[in-house]
Amino acid sequence: MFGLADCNNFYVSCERVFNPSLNGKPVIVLSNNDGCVISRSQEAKDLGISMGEPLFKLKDLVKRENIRVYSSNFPLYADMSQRVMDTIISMVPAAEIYSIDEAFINFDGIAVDKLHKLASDISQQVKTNTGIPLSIGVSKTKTLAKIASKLCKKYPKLNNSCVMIKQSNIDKVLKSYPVNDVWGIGRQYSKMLYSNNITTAEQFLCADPRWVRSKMNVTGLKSWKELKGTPCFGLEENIHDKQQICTSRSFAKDLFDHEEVIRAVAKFTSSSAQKLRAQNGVALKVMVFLYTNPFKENHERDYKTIFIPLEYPTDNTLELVKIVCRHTAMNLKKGCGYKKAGVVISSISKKEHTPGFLFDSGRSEKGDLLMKCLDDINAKYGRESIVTGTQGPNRIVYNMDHLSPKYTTCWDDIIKVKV
DNA sequence: TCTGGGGTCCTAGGACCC
DNA sequence: TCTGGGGTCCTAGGACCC
Repeated sequence: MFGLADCNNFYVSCERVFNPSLNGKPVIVLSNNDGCVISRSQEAKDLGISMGEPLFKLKDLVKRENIRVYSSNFPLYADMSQRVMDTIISMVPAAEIYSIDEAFINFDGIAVDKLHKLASDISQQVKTNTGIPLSIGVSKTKTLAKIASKLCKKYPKLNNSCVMIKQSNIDKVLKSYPVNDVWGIGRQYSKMLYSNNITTAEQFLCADPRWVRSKMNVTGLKSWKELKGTPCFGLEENIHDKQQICTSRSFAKDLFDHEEVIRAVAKFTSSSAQKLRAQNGVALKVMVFLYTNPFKENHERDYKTIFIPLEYPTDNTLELVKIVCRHTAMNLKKGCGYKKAGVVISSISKKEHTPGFLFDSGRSEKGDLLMKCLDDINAKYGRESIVTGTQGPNRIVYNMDHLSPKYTTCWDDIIKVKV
């Protein structure tokens, strides 16, 4: 038996924990640069605000309805997430942290008649410990558990927990459940299914599995089987290393000064390299992308991805920044104002499994010591206490006009709150 | 004026092996 | 005149997730 624990309107709920005056009011949290809506309170949803909507289109509505607007405060959300997960894990046989606000639960060994009580206890305990409202759905597969958890949000009388095990109940739910809301069925597949007159989960299940396989390959077939009640996805308890590490941002304005773009790319590279070292990895490939603003017409455009193979696997910030910035400089197009850039590190292997480089001559050993020093100093005195010369001392400016304090993680901010 | 960021899995097709 | 068969590995791109 699987459970899915899902925090309700997670980012908004985090803001509300530390600012109870937001309860009952429409609240939204924005993406980087205060661009799009990425979390909405129920009141905001009721006003018709959809996920991903850009803020500038909502300006009038925000004013008229007095919507509370927040920039995303990821240090706060990550810390609250940790607390929620700790509570869940302490109460169940096994759990898989699936995202910042979701965890799958393994309920093996728990009697069916006890499931409802346990699910409801978890939800209440998380609320008590953290202040975050949590929905829990329980069923025979991960896909069905997801559906059960969504029912909690639709029907408040379920009181945040929904056990969906009896086949007659499952059938009843799937009869009217929109196929596009099924986990694993996104926009493209929904479009395809709709054009074949399949709009509900029940109709999807009536389709021939061979047809599903041919149109949606094995992933689609797995969703089909999971809806039938056959588990295809198990619980993944072990957190494994990332296969690729990406750092990217949109800028507050279009950067025509290409020195600034290079500084940003240096920063993204450093940040990716630091994450790489944190998982004891080395990488053999780097990719950089540089985009001009796609929404601006009558402007010189550039939309470039640069693939950079490395000579040998490395985790060294200085080596990576050097080669990445050299390639970036060669590829920037004159007269273009860049709006977004990013760095993706891939072909990652474990450092201890990587053979030495023939022409090394002690270079990497010194480099390793230097990187350890860099990481230690930045851990002790704060991120970016030491940066590469290419990145430079000036911070890149982003729009963050509605940021709440880092209530749980940063002492400076806590002092500010007190003042 | 203003439009997010960070991941995973699967597949077809090309390069390569003996 | 006649030019194999059976594999693996890698990658880009497309789908999906939160």
